[in-house]
Amino acid sequence: MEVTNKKSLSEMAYDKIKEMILHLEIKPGERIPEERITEIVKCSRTPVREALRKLNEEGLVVSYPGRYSEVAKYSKEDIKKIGELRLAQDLLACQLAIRHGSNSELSVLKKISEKCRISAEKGNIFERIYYDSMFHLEITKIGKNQLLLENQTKLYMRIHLIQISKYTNIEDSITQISKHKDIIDALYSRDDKKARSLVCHHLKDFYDIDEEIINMYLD
Amino acid sequence: MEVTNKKSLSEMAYDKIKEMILHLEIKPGERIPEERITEIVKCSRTPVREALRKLNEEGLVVSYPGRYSEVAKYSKEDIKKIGELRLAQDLLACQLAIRHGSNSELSVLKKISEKCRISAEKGNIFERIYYDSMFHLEITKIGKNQLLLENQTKLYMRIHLIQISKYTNIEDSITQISKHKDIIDALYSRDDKKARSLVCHHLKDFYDIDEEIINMYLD
DNA sequence: CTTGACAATATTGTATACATTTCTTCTATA
DNA sequence: TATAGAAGAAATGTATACAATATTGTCAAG
Repeated sequence: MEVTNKKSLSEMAYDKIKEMILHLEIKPGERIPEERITEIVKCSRTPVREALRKLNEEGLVVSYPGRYSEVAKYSKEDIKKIGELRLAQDLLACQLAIRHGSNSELSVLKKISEKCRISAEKGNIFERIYYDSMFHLEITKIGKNQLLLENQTKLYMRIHLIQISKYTNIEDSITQISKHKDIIDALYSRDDKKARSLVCHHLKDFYDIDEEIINMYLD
Repeated sequence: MEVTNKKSLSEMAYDKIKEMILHLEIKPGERIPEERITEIVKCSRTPVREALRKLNEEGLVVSYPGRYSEVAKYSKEDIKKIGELRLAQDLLACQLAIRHGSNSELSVLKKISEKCRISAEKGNIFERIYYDSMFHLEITKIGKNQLLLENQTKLYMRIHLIQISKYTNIEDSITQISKHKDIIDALYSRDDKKARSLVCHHLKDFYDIDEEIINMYLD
């Protein structure tokens, strides 16, 4: 089977808007008139509309039908709820990776984690967030549940937006990333309880997840 | 704030296609040419395309860009993976409902469960599946995590399609539904371990979920 | 200074036309 | 009979026009 590289204008518009949002070139709360994108991508409104609808489904854009679309802006409450979902999905991903992942598949995680660390040290915040998402999504990929991967991909788009909107200093970044290594070790040794515990504590504080929710996965 | 009832043609096309799929008027694997829907909804292709893209995002339709769209058709493997995700999300939903739901909110579950039972006894399979989804989605609603509710709503669209595609006899239906009552009791008594155990066993067989995944939530 | 009404402007929703690509059918050839 | 290829039909991707709706700006009245 051949894979065609040719992208439709819809896809190009989608990629461009997504990139602009994730690089804060359009800020949360800012409106996105269709016309504005047609000027950038140099296409008509039809593909732009399609792209905006997709980004709306994925949660990066909020559309008010017949009125306007704007970049999503998450409240503290929203972030907590995203965290609850992320925790549930990340834990399932770990369990599946332990069950279905070979050591050679797991070894990819080391490389991604290393890239993440280097980006953090360089102070490149966008790159660091990008590789951090990639790290977690790779775990999901190894678990081989395509639907979970799709959900995680969408969820991590929101997480990306949250992370670039929050100020994070380099020390915190590096502390966080150092935990990646522990997770990798737990996966290699197929220690699911350890992996779960690590993931729970990795997320608990950032998302302010309730103790009771955490306990649900640890008892 | 006023709520406008006026639906756009896109929404009407979306509703119609969704209804047709969930009532097996278009069968899994069957192609959906845009033209066909324009004749039914009596609108141009523009709103129909929008509706199809949305259904594609939600998993009821599979689109091959530049080629065609068809009704999704799930393999045994797909169903297992849907089950894994459903379990994770249903369990989170229960935990949140226990934590954030009042008794009066929980009482709604009884009414829905009763409607579900009546539909099953009448032998109305579409109605039974509809109320069964509604029952589980109501638990999520009570948990008050809007993002989880959106994800669950989409997931239950797939589940609806799976359930109507599988033959289910009335006895099995009624046995399944009788378990709703136990779940309601566990939620009322705020017994999260009990609720989790019930949900796990409610889903395990239907989706053929691995023992290890189940144990992850029960230990 | 604030408020409300109205005009002007901007933006979205939808229909339609057409180019491009894919799918189907039919025929010529081996 | 099987197969490759071409012609025709069908379906999608995109641009554009216009109607309907929402937003913004202006100005007079309180």
